[in-house]
Amino acid sequence: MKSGKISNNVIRRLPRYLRKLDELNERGVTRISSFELGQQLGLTPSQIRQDFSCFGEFGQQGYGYHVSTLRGQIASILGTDRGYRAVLLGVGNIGHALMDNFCFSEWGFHLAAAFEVNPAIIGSTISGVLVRSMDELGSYLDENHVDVAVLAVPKEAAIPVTKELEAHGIEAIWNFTNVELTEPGSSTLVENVHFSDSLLSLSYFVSERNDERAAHAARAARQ
Amino acid sequence: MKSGKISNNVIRRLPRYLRKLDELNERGVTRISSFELGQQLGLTPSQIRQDFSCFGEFGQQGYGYHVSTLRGQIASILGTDRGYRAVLLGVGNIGHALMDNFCFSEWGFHLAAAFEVNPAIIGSTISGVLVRSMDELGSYLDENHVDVAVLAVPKEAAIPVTKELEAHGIEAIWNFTNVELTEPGSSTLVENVHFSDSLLSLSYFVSERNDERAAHAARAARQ
DNA sequence: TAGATTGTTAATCGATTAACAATC
DNA sequence: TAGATTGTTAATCGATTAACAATC
Repeated sequence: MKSGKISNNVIRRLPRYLRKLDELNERGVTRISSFELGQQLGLTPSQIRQDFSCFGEFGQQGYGYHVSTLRGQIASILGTDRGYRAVLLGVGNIGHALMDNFCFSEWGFHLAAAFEVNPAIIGSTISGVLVRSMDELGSYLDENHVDVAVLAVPKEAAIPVTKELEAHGIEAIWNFTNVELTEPGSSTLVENVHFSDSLLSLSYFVSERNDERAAHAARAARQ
Repeated sequence: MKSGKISNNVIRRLPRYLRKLDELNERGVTRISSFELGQQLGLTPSQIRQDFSCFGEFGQQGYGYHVSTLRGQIASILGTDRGYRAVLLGVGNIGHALMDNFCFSEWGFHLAAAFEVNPAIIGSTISGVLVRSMDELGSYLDENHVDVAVLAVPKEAAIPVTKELEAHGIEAIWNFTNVELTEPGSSTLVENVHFSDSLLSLSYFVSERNDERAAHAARAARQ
């Protein structure tokens, strides 16, 4: 295993590997080569072997990789066996949807509490998680260890809530607001889920394809 | 302007530029240099100028870039002025949250219809959009031009619904299911919003930081 | 005009791909 | 054993950064 800084590109591919390996496991596939895995993921076998070799030697010459073993190793690299504790801020539509649908425990996370300002929701339990008043946030964080804050509050509240979180020692934020939280000075880890960025990328690719077709049609018409 | 294929990295940065320019506009900033923009986005001025130069000459020597003009140009490159039409599949938690909260029109999209299997929801109107029966999907697509399908159905339905969409001419899918839709053969454009990939990346960075701290503490204790 | 900042060409850096000896 | 496939080193390719002439 080469140690040293792992590149961002490699890290971003790890969850995809994990997903694919889960799928292979479900399909009852026990063994896979970098060649076959590459085929299924649209990557070169070289890249896959390079990626894995950043973390250790998980394969076996002449055989390939044992699916469930490799699955476990990648899951462990990603930290899914560390029992991280999360809290959710803002039980609006998206927050509620996450509580109902997103299986935190599947990825090794424990969602310990949610916080809301709306009194109609405070005190209720959603998917087994108690919704507390946002006023309790500070004292809760002082009394309980929390690794990650899931930020799903309205745009306007994003910055003040982030400040509150940081003031009480939160160092990682999973950000669902469309607000850029990362300040040059801050050491807080922020992972953004910007829906609009994603849709706009797709919009670009659709436009590119449309333009190519229009250009092609124009060429054809000219002849 | 250099024409030719634009790299993926550049395309993924465009929505971030757009977001930042919107923010600058709101703050009343009318002019910005690549240096200042780089500071605010954590990019080098060189990279910003290189990125823009893929599409044209948007700045002015000695002055920089006019914020709202540049904003408009990037928005146009991304296709937000093309009036793309979208339909949403699956009005569960996430689908509902998108309809309620995600402002399609802000990004130039028109959400024309939604489709559901649950009879309790069919026929209702959410944020001005009629929820139709999934049975009508095929005929709707045959009769109406749709550019993008927003896939928010349960895991099990992802593949069959995708097949139905493709059979009726849909060529772009904004995918909120955690299912890998992209088949090697297919020419359908798929943009994935994999929540778990995002959380797992964050989980990795948190773990990396924890490990570094533990190593540091161990070194300190030894001395 | 002088200063500032662009657009672009050249240099550097890093990531991907290819090749191959090691070995199961 | 022979064939297959790994882990890793070397070669290639592409993306980022630096430099600078052009010019507002």
